[in-house]
Amino acid sequence: MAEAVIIEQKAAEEKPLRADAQRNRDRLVEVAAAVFAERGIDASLEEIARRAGVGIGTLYRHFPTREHLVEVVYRREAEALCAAAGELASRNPSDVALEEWMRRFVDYIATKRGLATSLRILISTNSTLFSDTSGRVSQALRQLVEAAVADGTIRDDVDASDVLHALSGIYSAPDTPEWRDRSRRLVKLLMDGLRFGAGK
Amino acid sequence: MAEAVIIEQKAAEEKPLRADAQRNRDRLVEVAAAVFAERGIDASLEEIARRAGVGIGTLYRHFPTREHLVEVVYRREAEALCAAAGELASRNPSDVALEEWMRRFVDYIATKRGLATSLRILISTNSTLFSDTSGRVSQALRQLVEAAVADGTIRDDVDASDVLHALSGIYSAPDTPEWRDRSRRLVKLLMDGLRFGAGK
DNA sequence: CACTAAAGCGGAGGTGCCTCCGTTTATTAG
DNA sequence: CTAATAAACGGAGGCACCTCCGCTTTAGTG
Repeated sequence: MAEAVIIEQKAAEEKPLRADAQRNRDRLVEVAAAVFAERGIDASLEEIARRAGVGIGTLYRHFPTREHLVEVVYRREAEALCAAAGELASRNPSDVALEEWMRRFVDYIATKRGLATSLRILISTNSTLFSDTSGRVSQALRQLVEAAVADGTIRDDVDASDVLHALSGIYSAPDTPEWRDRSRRLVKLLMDGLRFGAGK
Repeated sequence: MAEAVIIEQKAAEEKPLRADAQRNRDRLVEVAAAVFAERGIDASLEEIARRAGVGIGTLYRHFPTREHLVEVVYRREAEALCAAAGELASRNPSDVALEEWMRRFVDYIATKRGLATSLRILISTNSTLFSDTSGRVSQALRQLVEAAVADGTIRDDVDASDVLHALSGIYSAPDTPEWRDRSRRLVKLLMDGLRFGAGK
C-alpha cells in the first residue's frame, strides 16, 4: 500500500531523475501510449520521439529496447486489472477468485492484442518481469494463488510464476475468432489441473 | 505415408518451381540452417543470401519473412521428433504415450532455444502452422491426442490444438536454469488436467 | 536451333533501429 | 549570482530490413 503512489518513475530505490529527464520520460510514456494505440505495437520509435519533442537518443536512454517502453505502457493499463484482485478475493472462495480473475485477465488481454507479442519476449529475457516486487500483475496473481494454496483449494506444488507460465498459452493468436473460447477452455483446464491435487 | 517423400518443396499441391528456383531455395534452406546454428536466430538475412550466392531479393521471394525461413529450417529438424510418435503409441497406453512425447518435446525445444521465440509469432499469425495437414509435429500430436481421447484416457472436450496452445508456456524462458523443471511440472500439470474429466 | 513469354533474379534505395559522442542544461557549492 | 560538474540531450551515421522493378534465365514451341 505504501508504494501505491509511485507510478511514473523507474522505481522507489533508484535515485531521482533530473527534472528535465523526468519530464521527458513522462512525456515519452504518454505519447507512446497514444502512438501504440493508433499505429499498433510496431509503430516507429522515431515517430514517438519526434512527437514527444525529444531526440531518438533520449528515447533509447530511457527505454533501451522497444519492449521496455511497451512494458511501461502496459503496466499503466494493468493497474485497473490488479485493483480487482483484492476485491475478488474478499468476496469469493479463493479458488473461485483466482478463476474469475484469470477470466478477466483473458478479457483484458483480448483488448491489448499486439502488446502480448512484445511482452512474451520480456518474460523470456527477464523472468522476473511479473514476479518481482514491482510487478503489480504478479502481485495480484501471487496473492490469489497463495491464498488458494494456503486454504487447500488448489494443489500446493505450484506457485504464481508456474501459473503465469501456464497461462501464457492464452497469449497465442489473440486475433482469431475462436480465441476467446479457446482461452476460456484453457482457464478451465488449468483450474482443473490446479484443483486436482488439492488438499494433498 | 504417401507424402513422406516431400521435404525440400513448398508443398505437394503447388506447381513445381523452375529448376534454378528450386536449386536456390534448397541452397538457402541449407545455408540458413548453418548460419542460424552458428550465429543464432538473429543472424543477418543478408549474410545468408550472400553465403548462398543469391541476391537478397531472391531470399525474400522464397521466404517473405524471417519466420517463414525459420519455420522451414525448424520443420526439418522436427522430423526426428515426429518419427517417435508412432513408435511411442504402439508401445504404451495412449495417455502415457502422449505424456512421454510431450516430455521429449520439452527436451527437443531445449536444444532449439532461440527458434521458439520466432515460431511463437507464427503460431499467432498462422494458427494452422502446426495444425494443417503438412505440419508434421501437429500430426504426431494430433495422433496421440486423438488416440487418448478415443479410448477415454483423457477428457474429450479438448483437441490437439488446445493442447498445443496449452504447451506454449513451455516456450517461455528456455535459457534459465530452472526452465527444465518448470516445463516438466507444466507437462504433469497439463496431463492431470487432461485426465481429470476423462471417461465423462 | 531460334524465338518468346513467363518465371525468376538481384541489388539499389528508402526506412527504421540503435550507438556514440560532442553539445547543452540542471544542479550544487561557494 | 556564478562557476563547476555531472547529467542529460539529440542527431548523425552505420547497419539490417524489405520492396520494387529493370534485367537475365528457363522452358516451352515451331
